[in-house]
Amino acid sequence: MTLIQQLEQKTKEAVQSLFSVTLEDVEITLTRKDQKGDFTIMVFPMLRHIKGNPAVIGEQIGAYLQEHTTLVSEIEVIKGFLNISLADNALLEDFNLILAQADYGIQKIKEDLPGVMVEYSSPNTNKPLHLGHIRNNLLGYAVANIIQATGRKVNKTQIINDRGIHICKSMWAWKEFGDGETPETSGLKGDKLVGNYYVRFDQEYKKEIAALVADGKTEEQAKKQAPSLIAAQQMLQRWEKGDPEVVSLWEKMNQWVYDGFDVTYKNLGVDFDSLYYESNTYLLGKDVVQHGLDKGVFEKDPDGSVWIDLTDDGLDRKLVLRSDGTAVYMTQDIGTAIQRVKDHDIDAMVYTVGNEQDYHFKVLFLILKKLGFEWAANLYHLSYGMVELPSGKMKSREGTVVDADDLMQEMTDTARQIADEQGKLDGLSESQKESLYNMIGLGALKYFMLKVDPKKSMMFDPEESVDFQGNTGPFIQYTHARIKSILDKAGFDHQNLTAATDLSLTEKDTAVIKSLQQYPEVIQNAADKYSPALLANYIYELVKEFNSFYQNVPKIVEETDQDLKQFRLMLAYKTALVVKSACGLLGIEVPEQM
RNA sequence: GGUCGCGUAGCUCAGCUGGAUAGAGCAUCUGCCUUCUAAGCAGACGGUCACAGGUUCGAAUCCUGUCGCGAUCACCA
Repeated sequence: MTLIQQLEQKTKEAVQSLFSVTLEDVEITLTRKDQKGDFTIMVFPMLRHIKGNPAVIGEQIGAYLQEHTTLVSEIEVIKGFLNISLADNALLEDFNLILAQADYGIQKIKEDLPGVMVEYSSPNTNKPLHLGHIRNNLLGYAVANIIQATGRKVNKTQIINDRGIHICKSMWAWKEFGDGETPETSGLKGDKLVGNYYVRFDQEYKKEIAALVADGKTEEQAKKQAPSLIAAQQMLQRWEKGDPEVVSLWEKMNQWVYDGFDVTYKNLGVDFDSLYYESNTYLLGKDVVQHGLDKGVFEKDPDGSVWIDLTDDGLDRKLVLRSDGTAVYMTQDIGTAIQRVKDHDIDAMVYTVGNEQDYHFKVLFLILKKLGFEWAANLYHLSYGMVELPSGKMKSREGTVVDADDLMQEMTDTARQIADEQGKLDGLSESQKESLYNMIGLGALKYFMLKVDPKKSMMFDPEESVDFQGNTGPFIQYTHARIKSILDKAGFDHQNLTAATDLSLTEKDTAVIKSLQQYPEVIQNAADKYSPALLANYIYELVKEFNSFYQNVPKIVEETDQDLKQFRLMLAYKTALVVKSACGLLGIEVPEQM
C-alpha cells in the first residue's frame, strides 16, 4: 500500500471514530510548495457529511493521525487544509518499497486479456514523411508504450495508402520525364525520388491548365481536361483492372518509397507489429453494407446509393456506398476495423489521426456501434493538432514543408555543435560521439513534440530550432548522465537495495522521494487520457527536483555518514531508473555520459 | 450558417476529475564552477487566466452567452 493510500485509510478511520461518519473517499494532494508539509488533506469536502468548523475538524483529524499512526511527524491546519508532514522513517520505508520493485511503475502484460491496436503514421506513398508525420508517429508510438505499461497487450499498426490517384500522378510523371531514374542511379532516397515526380506532375499540370485557360477554357474546365491528369486517371483505371504493366510500375515505385520510409522510421525509432495496405483493404466494407441494410441501420436511395441518417445524433446524412456500387473512404474504414478485430486478439483500437478528421471518426465510431459491434465502445480517435510554422501552415506548393529526414539531421547537427563547443565528449571515439549526437538531437525533438498536449496545435520554429536548455529533452538526458557519473565515482553497489530507516531527511531528499512515488499513477493517468504529455511533464518535474537536490545537498561521494550516503546513492540510482523507464515509454533514449 | 476544438507572462507551453498567493522554460537582469558533469543551481522581473454573466464556502478549471483563431460539414482521401 502506498503512503497516500495509507493516509487515506487512516483519515477515514479517524473520521469514523471521531464523527461516526463513513467517507467514500478522501481528497489528498501534494502540499503547495510555499507551505510546510508533504500532503494536504482537504477538509472542505467533508463538511457535507460533518457539521462544524473546518479548522477544528482538521485539527481533530490531524491529532488522531498523530496519535494513531507513525506516518505523521507534524500537522498544521490552515483554513480547511490539513497539512501533514510525514515522518522520515515512513517516507524511507515507502522508498524501500519502491526500490525493491525492479520494474517500478510498469505492469506485467496480461496475456489472457484482449489487446489494443494502436494505429499511427498511415502515410501516402507519393511523398516523403514530414513534420506532421513526426508528431503523429511520436504520439502513436508513445501512447502504445504507455498503454502497454499498464499491462495491456498492444499491436502497433499503420495503414499505408499505397493506391489512388496520388501515386499514379508520380508514376505518370516518372514515365514521362524520369528517363529511367532509380534510387541507385540518382543516389536519392526512394521516397524523395518518388516525391520529386509528384512535384514534377504538379508543375506539368499547372502548365497545362494555364495553356488551356489561355485557349479560352474556364479554370474549372481546364482543371478537368488537363492531359496529365487524364493520363493519371487512366493509369488508376488500368491499375484497378490489374494491368500488368501499370501494376509492375506501381510495385516498383512503392518499393522505393517503402525503402525510404524504413530509413526514416528507423532513425525516428518507431516500429510496427502489423501493416495494412490500402490496396488490400479498399474493397473491404462493401459486404457490411448489406448487413447494415438488413438491420435497418442503412437506407438505399432510388439511385442505388446507400446512406446512414445520423441527424438524430446531431450529425448529418452520410454516404456509405456510391450509386455505382463503389466504396467510399468510410466504407473502407468500416471494413478495415472489422478486419482488424478478426486478424488480432484485440477489443479496442486507437487511431492516431489529425484533428481535421474529428468528424469522420465520430461518424465511423457511431456507425460501428449502430451495426452492433461490442468493441465499438472501445474505439478512440487520438486526435492531435496541427504543427504550425511561424509562416503558417505547411504548404508543399510553397515549399514550406519541413522534411522529416532533414529535420532529424538538423537536430543531430545542433547537438554535435553544442557538444563540440563544450568539449565534454572529447574522450570518446568518433562512433560513440555520433551515436550521442543522434541520441541528444532526437531527444530534443521528441521531447519538444511530446510535452505538448496532443489535442492542441503547436508552434514549431525551424529558425530557432529546438532548445537544449531548460524544459527540454537534453536537460533530462543530462540529468541521467550526471547520476550515472555520481554512481560511478561512488562505486555504487546495486546488490543491496535497502536504505536505513532512521535517517534525518532534508526537504530536498523528501521532494525526490515524493516525486518518485507519483510515477505509477502518472503512467495510469497518461494511459487513461492517451496523453504522453502528462508523462513528459512528470519527467521534467522529477529531474528538476533531482537537480535541485544534487546542488543543494553536500557532495554525496564525500558523505561520511555511511547510511545517509547509501540512501542518497540509492535515491539517485532509482531516479535514474525511473527517468530511463519513463523516457523509454516516450521513445527517448538516455545516455550514460554527455 | 451548423458542428467541434482552442484562447493562461513579450515568446513557447504546464495547470483544467473545482481548492490556499495561477506555474515552468526561453528572453532580460543578479549571484554560484581551486568541478560528486554549469546542457546545471539559487534569485529578480514579468498575468484583467479573451470578455460578460451564472453555479459554489471556493472557478483558469464546471454551465450559458459574446468576441477572436482554427478545423469540418463532398457520390474526395
